[in-house]
Amino acid sequence: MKSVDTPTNCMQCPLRSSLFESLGRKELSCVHLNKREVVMEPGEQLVRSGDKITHFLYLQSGLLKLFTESDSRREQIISISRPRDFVGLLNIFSDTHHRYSMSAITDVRFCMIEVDCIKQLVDNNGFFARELLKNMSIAVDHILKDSYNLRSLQMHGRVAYVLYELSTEIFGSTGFELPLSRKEVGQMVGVSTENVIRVMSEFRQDGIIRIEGKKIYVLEPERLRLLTIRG
Amino acid sequence: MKSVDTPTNCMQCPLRSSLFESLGRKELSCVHLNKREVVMEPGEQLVRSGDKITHFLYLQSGLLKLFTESDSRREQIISISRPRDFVGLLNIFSDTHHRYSMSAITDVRFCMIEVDCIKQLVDNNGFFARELLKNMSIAVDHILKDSYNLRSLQMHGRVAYVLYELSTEIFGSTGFELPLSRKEVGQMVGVSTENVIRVMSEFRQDGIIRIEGKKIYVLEPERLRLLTIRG
DNA sequence: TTTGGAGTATGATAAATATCATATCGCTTA
DNA sequence: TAAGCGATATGATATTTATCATACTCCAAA
Repeated sequence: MKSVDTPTNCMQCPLRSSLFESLGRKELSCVHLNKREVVMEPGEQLVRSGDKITHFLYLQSGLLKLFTESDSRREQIISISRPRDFVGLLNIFSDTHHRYSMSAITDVRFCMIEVDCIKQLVDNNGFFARELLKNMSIAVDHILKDSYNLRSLQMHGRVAYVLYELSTEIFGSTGFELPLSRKEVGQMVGVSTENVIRVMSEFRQDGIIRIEGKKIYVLEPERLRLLTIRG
Repeated sequence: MKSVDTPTNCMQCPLRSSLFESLGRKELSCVHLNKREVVMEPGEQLVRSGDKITHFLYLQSGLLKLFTESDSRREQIISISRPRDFVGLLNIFSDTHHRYSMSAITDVRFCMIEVDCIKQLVDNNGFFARELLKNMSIAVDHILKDSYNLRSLQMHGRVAYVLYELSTEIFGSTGFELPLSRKEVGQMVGVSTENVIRVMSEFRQDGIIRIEGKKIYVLEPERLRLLTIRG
């Protein structure tokens, strides 16, 4: 983890979340003064479950994974955070310590705002609070939707689900560099590494995707989509 | 659904949530004037997914289930709401329509407070907003914890998990009346009805539980607990 | 009282998936 | 350059679980 030399001015941050629209000049400058801006490399871990929650994280660029690590064999990935997400927002108001671990999947850049600063904003600015509730609500919806969609699918559908979401929601393109290993895909959807590999090979043989090293090209998005709903 | 004849006065409600501690006399009386108090019988459905969200629900007594009903064969139970829970809190700030359906499992009694009233409280009272965030956070934690614990277990562990949670968290007793059918237990944890029955029979044969009609007695809580962590 | 249906129960079988074994590829490090 | 390691790949086998079939029980409606 490395602090950025020339941090962005929050007042004119191009990535500024709608969350901060409700803040006045004074409040925003408080955020600006209480934040750090940081970059990390792929694989670096920024939070270990059990760590004290000190900062509120706003992801500017790159991808992070939230995961459990009770047992390395059974590591499970809870969700992937994307640019403009508030990472780990879910439990900063109910816990003092992080419940999940976080690692950088790609190069990432994010802001760290002190939790107390955020809590003060909530207390003093109802509109901000409501935006935060909304934001949290959306994050939860997303995790629950994935969780319950996946539960009704078997392995082909599950692997298809990951590939389809990466293509449509994360990268917005039929061709992209797979940021996850086969093992990590398996940890996201509850399928063994070998079977993730097998299923991806089948998709390749069936002409649904093309695999070139780390690059994935979705050749038949519609077939992939159908797999995510019918299994 | 039947309105209660003599609704409780919010100002002296014995079940009043900590959420409302931060409200002044005036705000609380606003809640009181904008609420209905309602009872329902087991099996009655109070929300169908897709319905407009009009009220904020506070469960006074009984149990409710939140579930998806895309396909009756694949109905999944998301969570069980308990007394003092804010039911369906998760998406009232991000959606205009309910995402999940809700039914009464037992006889239930709850308050319905207009959503606009709650939103106003959030806007005007930062402490209330923060309590709400905390409440929501806890609800989410619970759902996620269950979801990810269950995923690492296979069927014996999953069934044990439900029985153990009912015993320790919902009823706080080793003997209780099972409020769910075997089918519903299966829909909670992703196991077929037949296998739920089979596993419960095995637990009975192994002396872990005793089954007397709808009554379940947990004879060996520790063995049940071990099953929920080691599978 | 009978009857039908849903819930519970148990065995047999089929399907899905994990696990084990082995091989290859690409990359880093000695 | 070689050695070693982790990721990918594929086949064979074992395990887990769903599904199908068949009873039995209990309760509510005819």
